[in-house]
Amino acid sequence: MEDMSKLFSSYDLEIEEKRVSSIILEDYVTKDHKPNSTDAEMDEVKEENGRLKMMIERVEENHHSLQLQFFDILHKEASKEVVTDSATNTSGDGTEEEHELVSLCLGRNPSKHNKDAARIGNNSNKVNKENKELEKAYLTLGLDSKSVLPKESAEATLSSIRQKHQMNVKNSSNDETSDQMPAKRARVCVRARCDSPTMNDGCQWRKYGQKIAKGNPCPRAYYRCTVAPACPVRKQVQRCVEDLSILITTYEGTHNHPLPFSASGMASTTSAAASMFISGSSESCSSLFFGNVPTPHNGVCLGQQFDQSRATKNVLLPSNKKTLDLTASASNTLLPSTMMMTPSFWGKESANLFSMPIPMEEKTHIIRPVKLRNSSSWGKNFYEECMKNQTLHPPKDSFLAETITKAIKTDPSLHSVIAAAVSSIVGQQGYSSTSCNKQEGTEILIPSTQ
DNA sequence: CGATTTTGACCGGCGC
DNA sequence: GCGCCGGTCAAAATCG
Repeated sequence: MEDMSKLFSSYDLEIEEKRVSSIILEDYVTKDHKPNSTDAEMDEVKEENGRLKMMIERVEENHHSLQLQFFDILHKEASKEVVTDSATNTSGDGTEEEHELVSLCLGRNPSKHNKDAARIGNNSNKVNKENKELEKAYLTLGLDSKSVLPKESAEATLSSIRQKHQMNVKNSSNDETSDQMPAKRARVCVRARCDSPTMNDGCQWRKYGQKIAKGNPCPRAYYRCTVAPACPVRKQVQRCVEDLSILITTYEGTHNHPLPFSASGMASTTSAAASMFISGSSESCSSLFFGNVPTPHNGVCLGQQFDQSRATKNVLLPSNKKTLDLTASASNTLLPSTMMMTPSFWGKESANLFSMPIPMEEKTHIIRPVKLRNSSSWGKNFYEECMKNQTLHPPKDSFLAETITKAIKTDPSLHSVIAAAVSSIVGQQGYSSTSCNKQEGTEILIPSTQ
């Protein structure tokens, strides 16, 4: 964890250095420092500037990816503690937990193999250890991380673990074919208000069928991912019968290729949401909701209205299908879902900020940002509300709060992550809305380092 | 002309 | 076994 923090810090520095040199170059070119000699020199400088910009973009992408993974690790560690706690509390009856072990990875190389292997070799410590190794490696190298971590050693480790794991899986009776059974494949359902026929999630899709399903006059469209020729990921798109402005998109399967940057955020969010649904027990389930907050669950609400019946309905689904509800009230929501449809939104750290489980009591506390037109206040109030909620309502599972707070306190680089996350929402570039103005320099209060 | 969409046919799972 | 239903296939149509 400390290594990750150092890595973040170094990336921060790297980004800042590159940004500064780019700005200097830009300044040099655009202002009165025009070279006296030839236009060729000018072109050269411009070219160099372009290269630097690309480099910055790449580094920022890498940084973003690392942050995603860092939060993922944070969450996984927290989840592990939940499992341990419940295991000790329920005298080791792990049947329910096992039932919840559904791979819902979307957009990352999944840990589905190790989850399945965990079932197969439930009693084998060796297999479990390897699964953990594999999971760790996936976390390290997931998403677009091929470009993220140019660490040959990590890749070598990953490939060796994969080889070991594949041997184990081959030797077991449940081989990969069982993974691909459509009935067992995990699904993530995303509800969002959207005018267009399909949600722009950053991926490339090809329609291969359309059906009118029973109970809904709106046709259901079937798409498959065409980013890679053999990508198994499919999605179904259907309008909600109750509200035709709501688009229900169901994702199924795991991409077998690196995702475009614009798609990784969405994929990561659905994945994070899914894993949160999985990790939460029936009493306490951390949820990710943009608009509707289910009462019996913990969650962060960024919208203003709460349709309990629908929200509850969405959450209490069979374990292999999880719903992420992005439908906020259209009139006075902070984050119009049209904004969420933009790849740039999903590409930001916001997804992970809000997928961080906020520990709370039985009741869900709706963290409602105030002074929407003032992003500074928004950021401040958002954090203050978080802290106030924790103070007023001491969380049962305070380990999550502790984990997150500790991480924030001990790792200054996380400050910029959170700042970026909030500013990505409040000060979204190119985002035009009546309720949100583009702002620069969002202010967030972060606990001072010890 | 290649890529994508449309649409009817087909297939397999599931309940009766 | 039969029928229903969801999901997929593939040929034809359409689009850029």
